[in-house]
Amino acid sequence: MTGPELPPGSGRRLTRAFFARPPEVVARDLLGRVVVSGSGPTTVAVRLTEVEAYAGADDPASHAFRGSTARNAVMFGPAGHLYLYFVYGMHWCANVVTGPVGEASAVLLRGGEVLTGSDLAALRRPGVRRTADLARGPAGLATVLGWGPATNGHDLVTGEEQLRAGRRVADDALSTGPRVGVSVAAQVPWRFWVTGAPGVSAYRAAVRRPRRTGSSSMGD
DNA sequence: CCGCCGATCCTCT
DNA sequence: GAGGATCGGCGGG
Repeated sequence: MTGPELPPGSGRRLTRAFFARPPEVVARDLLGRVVVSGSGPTTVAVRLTEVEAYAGADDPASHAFRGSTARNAVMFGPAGHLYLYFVYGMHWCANVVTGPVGEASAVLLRGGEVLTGSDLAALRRPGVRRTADLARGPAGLATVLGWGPATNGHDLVTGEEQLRAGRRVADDALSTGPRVGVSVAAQVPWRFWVTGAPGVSAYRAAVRRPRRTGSSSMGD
């Protein structure tokens, strides 16, 4: 009768102060925490197992590196808000804004383990066979949660979408390494993941492949 | 398991 | 006009 509920032990909601710290500190501390979207029968809860930190103006790999634009405006606002961006013409990915207002640092939510609402999660991810893969990768995680353009700017501290305390991961249970898919500052080890956990994606270095030559002026 | 590759369109230069 | 904080299918070892 009742829909899915919050998993036992999901704990208190994380506070503004939690997010208002440096991105690499927040990132590491987010592992094992629980993202919740929806309510009642539409509840989906995911335990975070992979995240990535991005600094603001000092980080060439950050979307905020070249200053404020229409797309990244949320990054320059208060910590604890969601920054959703559209990439490769088809995927939405979710960040949590960190640090003080104006710094524009953030943490990309890269993967997790579905704790609640796996039926709905599977509906949102047709074609995914293994339950452990439902929230694997930043686009998959956002999709499972039902997040998209309408979610951009949402406040995790006061809104319906939430981040709950869950259980912090011990130092000896996590790994760190270079960030996935970035073509600059790739050596910065700001990717954090729970070693061997579901939802952790394989490392992929950024690759620039030659684009098909335009066929506009030549006969087809 | 691993690596290559296309899809697809928004964003900023 | 180029390139992107990706994904999943396919083919080879």
